[in-house]
Amino acid sequence: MTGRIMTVAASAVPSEPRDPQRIYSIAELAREFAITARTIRFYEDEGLIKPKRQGLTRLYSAGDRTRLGWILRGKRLGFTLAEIKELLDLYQVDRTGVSQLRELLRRSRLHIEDLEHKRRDLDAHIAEFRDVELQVAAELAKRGADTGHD
Amino acid sequence: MTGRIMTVAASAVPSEPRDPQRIYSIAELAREFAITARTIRFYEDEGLIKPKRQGLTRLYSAGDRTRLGWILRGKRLGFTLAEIKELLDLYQVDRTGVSQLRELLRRSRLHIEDLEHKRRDLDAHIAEFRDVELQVAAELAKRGADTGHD
DNA sequence: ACCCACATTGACGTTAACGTAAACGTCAAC
DNA sequence: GTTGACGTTTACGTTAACGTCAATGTGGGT
Repeated sequence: MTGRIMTVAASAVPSEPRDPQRIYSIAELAREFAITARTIRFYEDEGLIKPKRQGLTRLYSAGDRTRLGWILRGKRLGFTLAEIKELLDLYQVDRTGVSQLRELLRRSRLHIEDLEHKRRDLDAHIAEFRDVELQVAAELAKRGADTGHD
Repeated sequence: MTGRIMTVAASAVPSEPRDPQRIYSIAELAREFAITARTIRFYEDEGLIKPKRQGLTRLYSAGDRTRLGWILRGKRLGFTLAEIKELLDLYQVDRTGVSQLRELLRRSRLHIEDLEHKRRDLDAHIAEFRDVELQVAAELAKRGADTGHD
């Protein structure tokens, strides 16, 4: 077999129960990630997750849960669901051919560039607000008021 | 007068002409930032920018241009226009009272926390994709194909 | 047997962030 | 004097990402 390359997977916000066998109900995941069941079903309609079914009821695996966390992280970073789907799909396609690997590499690099642009934006934003914080704190100190820090 | 605290201002993407006296037409700014005039007018309707007028025609100052760049950067980071407006307004309110300064400080800190959360998300995202890039590049190299780098 | 919490599938409603088209004014160029 | 590039307002259309019912099923207590 050709060496498996890995699948995109990382830590979501709530990642305590490291049991890969566990299954989750939709309400459970909704609570955990502070979203509604409607949202989760919507993501499924959009093809972002495909839980198993027992009859009609959806059963979510640990992998599904991880995927969901990944999706939400993408959202926090300002990506649309369509973009997130593209990225998720990207790593599920056929990796056997060299041309496909090349394409995957190309798109990864493009995406990394995008992410690094975002990071520059973010760093600039943070720097500005840190500056504001300093100035305001200094002004408050000068006026003899305390700044909320000890 | 009470020491001016500064106003939020930073570099947008296109920031070559450092002439603070220049004025810009709406089409000019639209081209420069790669958005439509409709978008700029929409931002005005939403109270995000308030250009001067000569009759009906809008005239944008260097400050307006900077503001616009700031708005777009906020958008790239995934903030809604409502959030961006809040942040912009934040720095235009009355800074004379101690209680207002305290409030400003509090909200700055909250926002910084949010931004730092975003940064952690972003770093995790970047790390993952870098990892993917490495793996795929390695696999390609193993197969004797070149990776697009020299 | 009945209730309740949880699940399901439609289907229509809503909000944000613009797009798009209509109808019009203005000024310089040909 | 009309064409064309720019500007304007008003207003309806659109897409994404869900919210909010309604109608129904299902398994577990009491």
